[in-house]
Formats: sequence, C-alpha cells, structure tokens
Amino acid sequence: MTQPAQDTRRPGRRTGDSGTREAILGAARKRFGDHGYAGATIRAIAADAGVDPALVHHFFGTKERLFAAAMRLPLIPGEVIGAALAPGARDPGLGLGEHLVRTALTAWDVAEVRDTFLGLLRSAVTSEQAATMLREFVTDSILGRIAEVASPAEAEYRAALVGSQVLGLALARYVLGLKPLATASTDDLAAAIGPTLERYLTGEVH
Amino acid sequence: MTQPAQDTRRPGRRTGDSGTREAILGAARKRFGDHGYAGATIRAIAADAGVDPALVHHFFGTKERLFAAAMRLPLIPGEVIGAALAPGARDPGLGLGEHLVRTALTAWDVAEVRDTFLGLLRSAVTSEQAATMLREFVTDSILGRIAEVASPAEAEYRAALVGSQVLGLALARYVLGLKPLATASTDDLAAAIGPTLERYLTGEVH
DNA sequence: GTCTATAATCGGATAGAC
DNA sequence: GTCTATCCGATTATAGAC
Repeated sequence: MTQPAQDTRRPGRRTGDSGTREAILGAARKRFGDHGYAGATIRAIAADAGVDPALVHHFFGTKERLFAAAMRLPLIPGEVIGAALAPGARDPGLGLGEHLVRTALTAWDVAEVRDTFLGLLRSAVTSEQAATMLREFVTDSILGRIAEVASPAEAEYRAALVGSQVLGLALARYVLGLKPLATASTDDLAAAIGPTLERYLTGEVH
Repeated sequence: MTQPAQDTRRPGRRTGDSGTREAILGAARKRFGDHGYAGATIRAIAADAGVDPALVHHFFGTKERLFAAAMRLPLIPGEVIGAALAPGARDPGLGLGEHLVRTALTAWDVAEVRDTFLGLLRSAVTSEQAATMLREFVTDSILGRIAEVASPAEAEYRAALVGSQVLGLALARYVLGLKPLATASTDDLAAAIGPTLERYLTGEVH
C-alpha cells in the first residue's frame, strides 16, 4: 500500500509496509476460522503473527474491526447498527424497527456489501466451523448491540428474534429472489417488517 | 424395493422393478436442476426418460410429489402445510400463525427432514440454478397455499413475508445455532413468532 | 452439600516511551 | 512502527462459613 519502489536499502528500520499487517491478517483468518470469533484472542493472533498484541490494536483498533478487515468486509456491521440505534440517530416519527429494516436494506443494496455478506452466509451454510465463527460474531457484535435497546426481560432472546427476521429477509430477497420481496421497495418492506422488529424488541413475546 | 429374489425367468412382462421409476427420477433431477421447478415439464421429463407422461403420473401422482421424490424429501412440504391450514385442522384456541410455526418446527425437529431441507438450502445458497429451482418450488408449492389463507389484498406479498420469517427462523436455529433460538421450545417460539405471521397474513402491512 | 466471598486469571483496550 | 506497562471487566477457581 505504502511500499515505496525503493531498491537501495539503507540501514535502520525500513519505512512503510513491513508486512506485519498482512501477517496479522493471515493469523487472524486462521484463528477466527479454527477457534471461532470468541475463541480467537488478540493475544493468540499476535503470537501467531510473531508480534506484540498492542500492535494489533495499533493497526486495527478493535477485535471487531480486525475481524472485518480479515474477512474483507466493506463496513463494520456492529458500528453501522450501533449508529442506527444511537439515540437521536433516527427520525422521531419513525419506529425503531422501521429504521432497522431501512438500515439493513440500505447496506445490502450496495453490491459490494451484499457480496461479502453472501460469501459469509455461504461459508456458514457449508461449513460447521464457518457457522460457528459467524454465529459468534453476530452474537457478540450485532445482537449484543440490539439487545441493549430491547426490553431487559430476555433481551438476548428478543435480539435473536430480530436477527432471524432480518436474516430471513436477506435470504428471501437476495438469495432466493422471492419476487414480491426482491422487487419491493425499501419503504414497503420497512412498513411491513418494521412493526415486527418493534414487537420483538419491546412487545409481548410470551 | 419390490424386486423378488427370483432367478428362473418366465416369458411375459417381468414383475417388479423395471428401472423405469429410477429413469424418471434421474430425468426429473436433471430437468429440475436445469430449468427450475416451473420450467421442468412432466412431458419433457417423460421424454428424457423415454416413457409416456402418463407413467410419470402413475408413479408419482403430482409434479410436487415427483419433485419431493427426486429430491428425496421425506415429506411433501405443500401437503404438510396444506393439512395444517385446512379448516378445522387446528385448535380453535390457537392462532393460525402459532399453528404454522408449530407445524414447521415439528417437521424440522426430525433429523431426516431437517437434513434434506438444509441440503436444499445449501445448494440454493451455492448455486444460482438451485436457487431458482427452490424459489419456484417454494412459490408454487408452499407460498401458494399460504396465500390462499391470507387477506386477498397482496396475498402473495403476505405469503412471502411469512416465508421470510420462517426461513430466517430455520437459518438462525438450525444453521447458525443462535443459542436463544436453537434452545427455545416449540411453545416459546410459537408464542413469539406466531403473532408475526398472523399479522403478515391478515393484518396491516402498509 | 450448598452457598457466598474473595482471589487468580484471562482478554480486550489504552497510554506512552523508544 | 513497535514494545512495555497498565487498566478494567468478565470469567473461573478456591476457600471457608453454614
């Protein structure tokens, strides 16, 4: 990236890219795959890459961002959701559920986002390991944030219900291409599905 | 299956299995895969297998059952749904939505059913062709029946919404294994998700 | 045996020196 | 860019009271 086309080496530490970043990403991919998202520790990844754990943070900030970089996600899901859920981030006239549907659809309607997401989904459906990795990432990084805005009673259960509906929408709309859903507008889907999420978050689920 | 262990051949048509059934199933698998569910005609399948179309009906009854046999489904989804939706098939105290969730979960909690379903899903996520096949089958054979019990305004849209939530539940529960959903009881899930389906079927979706 | 309090450990994250 | 040192929250282990 920043590698200068410089051949005459001078003494001292080389400037620019030393390959460490890539080494970390490689180690991260392996660890995440082998041990899942939760089981892969920054310390172990750093050790595999032969660097100090603090370097990982220096390059990537958080574990979540490291995962996103390793998986080549064009955005950080948890941060997008987090921003969408932030107080004041949404039009007060709009329900929280509607806003969530809108956020998901807006992200997915970008081909690059959709493609990497579908790649993850494909792996998860195919491999048990990949499913574990995705489950733990989703739980930790997405559902965790959603649970924060749900009613405290069974917040995790509520967040998982939200996840199931959003996931199902993605599957029906982008994988299967079920016509009524594949061609529906964001507005229509938000109106239809938003209240469902709203109920899962704060309504009666027993 | 019905092949008698008989070695002394006698003149006339041989009894038992003549291989025709298998020939039809092979032709069906190929046609369904290449042309989708809707695009594969019984006549074309019969022609490929070198038999009369009437024979296909003789062996399998309906296109839906032929598909189920070709895909080795241990049950016929549309018929299970149809039975569940039949008037009087459910406890009048229970909502239709709850009953639908229950029906799906009861079917999926049988390993054999779950496995073949997940196989279809895997193919659909992996291959565009398989996705087309599954979409058309689901539309024709499952959503069509659900649309019949939905409010007439946008019945297809309503049925697709139902499909998306049920599909998402399957994905979250059986593929990802999201803990709150994977371990929840049928009762709990029916209570939580049933009302969603109910609203999609007959409520306000605009 | 069960419970609770305290301690040890782990893992993510930050600050700052070099 | 890299490392040392450190903090803090969460989990896990352990000890001692009842």
